[in-house]
Amino acid sequence: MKSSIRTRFAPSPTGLMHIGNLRTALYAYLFAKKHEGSFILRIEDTDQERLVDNAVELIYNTLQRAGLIHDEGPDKGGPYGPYIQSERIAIYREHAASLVDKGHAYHCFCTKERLDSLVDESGNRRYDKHCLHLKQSEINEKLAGGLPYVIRQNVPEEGTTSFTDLVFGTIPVENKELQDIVLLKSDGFPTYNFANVVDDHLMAISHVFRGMEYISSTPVYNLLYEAFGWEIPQYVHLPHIMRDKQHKLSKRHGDANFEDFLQKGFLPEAILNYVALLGWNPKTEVEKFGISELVEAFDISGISKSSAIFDEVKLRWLNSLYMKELPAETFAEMSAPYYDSALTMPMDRAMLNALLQPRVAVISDIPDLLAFINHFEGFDLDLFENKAAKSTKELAASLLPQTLSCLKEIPEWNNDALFATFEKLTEQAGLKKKQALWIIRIAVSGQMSTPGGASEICTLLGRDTAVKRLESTIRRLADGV
RNA sequence: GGCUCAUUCGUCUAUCGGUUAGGACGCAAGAUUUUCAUUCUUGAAAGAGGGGUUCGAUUCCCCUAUGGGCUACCA
Repeated sequence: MKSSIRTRFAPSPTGLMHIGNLRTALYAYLFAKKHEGSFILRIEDTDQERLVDNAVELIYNTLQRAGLIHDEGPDKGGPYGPYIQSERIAIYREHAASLVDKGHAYHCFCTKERLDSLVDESGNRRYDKHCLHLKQSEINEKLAGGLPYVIRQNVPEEGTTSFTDLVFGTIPVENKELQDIVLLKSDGFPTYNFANVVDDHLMAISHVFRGMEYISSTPVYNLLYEAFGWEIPQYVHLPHIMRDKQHKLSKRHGDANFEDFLQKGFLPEAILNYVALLGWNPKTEVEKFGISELVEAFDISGISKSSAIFDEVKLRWLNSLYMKELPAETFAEMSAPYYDSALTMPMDRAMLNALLQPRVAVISDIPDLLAFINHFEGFDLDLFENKAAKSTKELAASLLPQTLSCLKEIPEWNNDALFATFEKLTEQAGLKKKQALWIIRIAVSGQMSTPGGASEICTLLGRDTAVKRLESTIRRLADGV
């Protein structure tokens, strides 16, 4: 049995899913599910100029990908449809008309020019209620003459309106700061504000989750609800997600959309998990939450009021946790395309997968981790100088020739055999394992850090390549270049 | 400019008047390890500034500063 808790995600179909919107949707979803309520998808396509092809399909796909499954929506139907605002135009008109009848709204015929003449010295424009004072006969005349008009809300000029938000508390606003906003545009479409109020009420939405950029328009919402005589829903305004202290995430930087991160190779579960924690704290020290655990843990009281900066480094860490848990087959499927383009020589992919899965934070790290395969010539010989491993170039110069002959003679080319050989070699040379293996690994990989130790790297490269690389390194060490 | 919201380590955050201001990511050092990595331990790192209120303020109030948002027939 569903509870009366109903939340909604109401995107306008203008493109990809912004991370901020994703989080808004997530919280709305979590809250609804936590209280056994319904999560509704409504498409807000009232701006005919900003429509983007396929954007609605994109929204379906993205929600699917994110695992935020809606209970009602354009594609699923439901008792409160239609769920696309452009199909509800008649409803908005009726409601606007009823507001006009009650004196809470009025026709406005002002031209853009007149409106522009209303700007004050600080660049602000405040409508002067000019058309509110039109006589009914004048209105009828203009209407009959086919003059374009909008319908404006008639907000009181005195007193204060306050609203209560579950995150920010109660905020009172002077009515004189408010304005007679447009409800119905001259193209007959409702404005966002109006359609929102009408739909949220008609769709029985109990909790309105939205970004805090709407906080300053909330008082007029309440005035609208009162004008209709409707019950005001609970508001949950969410702080913004920022790129840095003064900028929101933006499209220009390719860091704004959910899809951007999927493309970079992040797992949707990890993104959801990370985004949930940006601006909400679960009141435990746990940081890794699957979607059902989020539902369980979610509570509005944990939402913070200040904006949060998106930290991709921490996302990487969370992602690495999820990577490690992936079934081996899944990892193999994900890694295959990267191998196809990064591998220039045949290599044991099963071994690669075993080595890479625990070392990869994001699947797209693979090319970097495998860079030693393509880039070897001319690596920096100072890599042999390592304090922690206690290795030096001189040590390398003396150890590597012996290593080379061992590699040439080793009967079986596999990790165990190689490792045993290296151990023996280390002993004979009177070195520590760490010293010798550091040297050998650098000598064949030319890379400070590799996805495996000396024996694994040699195994992967194969005898021919390993021998060739060793010879080259020995030569360079002798020549000092 | 007006209105409005916010402000704890670099970042995400805990603290609901009394704490050595806690955790996580990242960073540094050390230890373990079949070599890289992992893991483990330790460390550096914070209450924007100024006034109040109070026996006592990061916590409550005011001012200032800084940052965000709104100020559209966009959402």
